[in-house]
Amino acid sequence: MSRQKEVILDVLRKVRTHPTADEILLLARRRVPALALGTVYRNLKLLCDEKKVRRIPMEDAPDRYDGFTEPHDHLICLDCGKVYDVPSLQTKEALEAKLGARVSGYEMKVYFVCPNCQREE
Amino acid sequence: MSRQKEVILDVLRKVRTHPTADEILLLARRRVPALALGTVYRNLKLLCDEKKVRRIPMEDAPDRYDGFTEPHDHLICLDCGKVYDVPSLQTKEALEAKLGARVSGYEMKVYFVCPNCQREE
DNA sequence: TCATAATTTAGGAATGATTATCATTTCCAT
DNA sequence: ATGGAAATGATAATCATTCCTAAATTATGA
Repeated sequence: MSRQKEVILDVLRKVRTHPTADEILLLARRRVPALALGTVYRNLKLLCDEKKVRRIPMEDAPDRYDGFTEPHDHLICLDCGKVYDVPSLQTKEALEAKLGARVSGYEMKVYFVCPNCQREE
Repeated sequence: MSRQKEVILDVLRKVRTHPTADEILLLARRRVPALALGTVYRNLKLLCDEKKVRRIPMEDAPDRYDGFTEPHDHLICLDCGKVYDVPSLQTKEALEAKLGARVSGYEMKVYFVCPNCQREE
C-alpha cells in the first residue's frame, strides 16, 4: 500500500463528513503535499474494490466517500447537502423475500431538511 | 405545452424501458425530426418539476427517465443495466418512524443479475 | 389583421466530474 | 547497484449535462 493510498484511507477513517475527492485531496495534502487529484480518484477506486471504502454516488453533486464500511444508509439534507449516517433500513434477505429474486445489494438514500437548515427558514 | 415537450412526454408514456435522454431523442425524432438534445434535456427537467416524469439517476451511466410517476422502486441488472419496476419497498411513514425525523422522500435502487444475464454465465 | 412581446427552439460551445495516458519516480528482489 | 513492476503527478481526453444565442414560433391586444 503506497504512502498516498495509506494517507487517503486514513483521512477517510478520521472524518465522518463523507468528503468528496476534492476535499480528500485537500486533507491528504497536509501530509503528502504533491498529491495529485488523479491519484486520489485512482486510489479511491482501488479502496472501494477492496471494500475498505464506500462510494456514495450523489445525484447532483460530486460523489462522496465513506471510510466506514459496516452496513448503514444515508440521510441527506436537501438544503445544505450534508450526509448523515443511519442504521440500515433494509436487509438483503427482506428484499429477496419481497422481490422473489436473488439480490446483490441495494443503495438507499433518504432526503430531509436537517434541523440547522429548517431553523433558517 | 410545446409540440416537442408533448412528444417527449408521450414517448416516455409509451415505453417501459426507462430510456436515457439520447434514447428519448431518437424515439422523439421520428415525430419531430429536427429535435435537439438540449431541448430533450430542458423539457425533461421541466416535466420532472411538474411531476409528470421521474428521473432515475444512474450511478455509472447516463440517467434514465420514467414516464410513470406512481410510487415504485427500481431493480437494476448489474450486467446488462436493464431497469425493472418493482412496488415501493418503503413508505415515507415507515422511514419517519424509524428515523424520528420528517422525511422528504427517498431513492432506492436494488441491484441483481437478471435471469437473461444469469443464464449467460 | 398586424405588430410586438414572450416563449421556445436548434445547434453548438462550455462545464465539470471523472478517467485515461504516459513519462518519471519509487519500490523491492535479486 | 540494477532491472522490472507498480504507482505517481501532470495533463489531456471523455462524456453527460448545461448554457448560450440567434432564429423561429406562439401568444397577445390594440
